Amino acid sequence: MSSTTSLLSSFVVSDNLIQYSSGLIPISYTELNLKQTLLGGQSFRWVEQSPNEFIGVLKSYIIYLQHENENLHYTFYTNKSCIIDSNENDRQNETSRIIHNYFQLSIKLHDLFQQWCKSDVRFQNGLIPTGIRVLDQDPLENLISFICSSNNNVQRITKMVKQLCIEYGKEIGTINGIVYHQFPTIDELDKSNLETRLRELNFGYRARYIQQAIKYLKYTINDITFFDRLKSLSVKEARAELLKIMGVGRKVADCVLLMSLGKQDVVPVDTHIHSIAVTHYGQSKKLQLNTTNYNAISTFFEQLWQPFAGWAQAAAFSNELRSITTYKSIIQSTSLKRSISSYETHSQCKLVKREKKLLSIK
DNA sequence: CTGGCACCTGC
DNA sequence: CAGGTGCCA
Repeated sequence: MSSTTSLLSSFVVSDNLIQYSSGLIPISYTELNLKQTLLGGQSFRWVEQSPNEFIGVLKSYIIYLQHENENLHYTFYTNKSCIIDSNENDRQNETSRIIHNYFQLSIKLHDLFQQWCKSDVRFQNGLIPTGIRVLDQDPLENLISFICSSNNNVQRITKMVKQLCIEYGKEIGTINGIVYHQFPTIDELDKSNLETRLRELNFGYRARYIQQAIKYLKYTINDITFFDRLKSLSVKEARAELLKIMGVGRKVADCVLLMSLGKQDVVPVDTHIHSIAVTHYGQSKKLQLNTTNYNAISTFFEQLWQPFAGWAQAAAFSNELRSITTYKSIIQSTSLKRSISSYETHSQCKLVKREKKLLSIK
């Protein structure tokens, strides 16, 4: 009936795979922008099939997502061996819950924007709801992925995470000739030659971080409820625990707190947010992003955007990216001009000029 | 507690 | 130089 069904039936699925369940959730494009949310650098496991169509892996499921006519269609596939006897109704409840939790759909972006507008003029004028949401991800996958992220780019991080899954994760099945794997568990990663192998796979110096992190989690922490315990701690306490892990500094710790431990008000400060703070919010320009500087910027944004400051950061971040690259029309829109005039600074004028120059070249 | 530097790769 | 971290003066 729907185009989802016809598209899915054209998928070539391996014998060991079954369509587990599917469903639909009405949601507007301003509440959910799949591309910005899934490919924006939060998760590294989604592939865009075509506009508004994505395939990725969550737990033991390969998931196909399609957002059309303000409906999010989802279809779960899984390996036959993973099936526990459950009726169709249970499956629908389970898969619906997974999607709701992953996208945190009980949180309404619209309401958050209303709140941010009260304290931040940039949201009042320039930053519009773009449907970018903070995902609630698996903590181990999130942690390892962001250990990989240091001094690195999204493309390469994606490649590394993929290699990790292929090398160590359980195979789920094949769709259209592409093999999908689960993200490996701590036990699956606990190999004596992990670092050596990861170096062969060009992980660089992060190979040692990952090996040490896994060893630490398995033998020092030795507690499968570790991440759940962190969720119940305060941000400060949970962060302190994360910082004990090799390869985890303040930035990675904050990413994990925000993206997989439910700390919605944490603002990870990377080089981009740093530059946004300097150009748009008049934060002092120190070249290095040292501890003191990190704290100042993070605290500034957490107070400006609370609660759910982490979500505002994601929105602000995506807006910064597209203002430079894709959405030319935004530059010309009167709303952005107004927002610029309300934050008129010398450095910002230079940025705008640079943007215009870039656009005129294209 | 702070600044400075090496660290792996790849585009 | 890329969405950092560890380590050492």
